[in-house]
Amino acid sequence: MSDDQARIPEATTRRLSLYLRVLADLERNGADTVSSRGIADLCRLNPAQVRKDLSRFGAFGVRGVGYDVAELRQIVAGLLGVDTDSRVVIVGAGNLGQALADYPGFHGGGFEVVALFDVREEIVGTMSRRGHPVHHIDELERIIRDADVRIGMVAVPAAKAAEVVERLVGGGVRGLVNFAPVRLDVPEGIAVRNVDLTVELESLSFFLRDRK
Amino acid sequence: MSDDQARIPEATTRRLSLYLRVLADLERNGADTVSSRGIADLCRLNPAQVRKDLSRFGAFGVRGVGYDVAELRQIVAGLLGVDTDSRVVIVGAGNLGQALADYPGFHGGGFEVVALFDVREEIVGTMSRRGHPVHHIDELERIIRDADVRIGMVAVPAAKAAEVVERLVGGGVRGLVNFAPVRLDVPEGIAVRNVDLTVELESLSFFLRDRK
DNA sequence: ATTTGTGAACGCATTCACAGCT
DNA sequence: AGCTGTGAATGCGTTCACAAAT
Repeated sequence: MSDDQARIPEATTRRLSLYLRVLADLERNGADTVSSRGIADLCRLNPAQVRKDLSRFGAFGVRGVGYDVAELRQIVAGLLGVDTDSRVVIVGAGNLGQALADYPGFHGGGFEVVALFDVREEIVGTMSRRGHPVHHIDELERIIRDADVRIGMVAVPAAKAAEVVERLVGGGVRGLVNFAPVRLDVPEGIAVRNVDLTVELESLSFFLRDRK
Repeated sequence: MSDDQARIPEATTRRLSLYLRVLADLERNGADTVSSRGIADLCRLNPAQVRKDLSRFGAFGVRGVGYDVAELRQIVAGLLGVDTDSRVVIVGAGNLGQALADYPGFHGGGFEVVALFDVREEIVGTMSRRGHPVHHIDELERIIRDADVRIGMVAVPAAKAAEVVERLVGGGVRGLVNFAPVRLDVPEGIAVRNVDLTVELESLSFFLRDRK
């Protein structure tokens, strides 16, 4: 019932992120309290789902009333570990890497992009539009250590992904977001999230196949 | 047991996409046959999972032997509807939209990016690095109709997403890949895949929270 | 009257285990 | 002997429904 390291399903942690987003919106709009139904409607979920997710971590609501928006927002931010910034590096400074570095959702959102890395000498030393520096991949391990980087985003071609992951993990990152179209092999204890555009498109295509 | 429109779980269709990728790799490497275990190892899945997924569509294997790589690759491509190209448009020609348009995974992969759209006059009329044109959003409906576009990718800020989706759907697309950090409201029959970078990072952050 | 927190019921996806085919 | 196809078993996440609290 409380926060043991993790008997928490990944699905719950992903919804927690949605809750945080709607709570921040509600707070910005001046809402004081919100019910599980209110949150559920905004996330297109079942209210019982919201209550069950939250109750895994404690009893934060008031029966008959609901949840205090500001308080719950802070609690959920704490659960997700976004109340303090985590440093992130991006390997691969092509179109995708640059787009990720400059993604507006990061600003003030608990993550700080420290640097991008690439092997192409013509872009090493340049900066992304918003000013994130592109370093040579040789500096990867040093910068991970110096800046205490926890998360690496992999935005290189599939053929390079395994090598990059080995260096990221060897360097000390604990979590990976992988955009390369391969299934990574990582040591026990390293968390991976795959963002696979091909899978999204092809699985979408399946459902569209026979429709006019 | 056969291909009724869809009592097929989304999880199965997503794995189908993985199978297609490893089958294409195997074929490229000259493999003639492959067992469910062979596929499963490459996808880091259980062999029974692979067999069960495939058996939803027919009996494609040979007992004691396995699956014919080239034949199964064609079958799976057909199931996913990527044996003929689907036209795609991308709304939002910022960093992300451009990166998506030029994503190498699309070439020869069953999808054709017809155009990008934006409201910013300074980029309307330009082209992405690989030559995809940026049109004004006013041309969206016309081009969807003329090119018979089936899929729209939403790469605009959260605040603009709802309006863009309404125009895409009104114009005639049947499927959406949404990169904006909002939960979309779409009519019955329109398929949506959300790619939410914030959710990926925050759910990752949860698992890293208490680790050194 | 309203809304939470939660045990129980349900539904669905994954895995097991084996009969059946080559 | 080897591997598929699949019914049965398992495991897990979601939803229901209600007692408890205000």
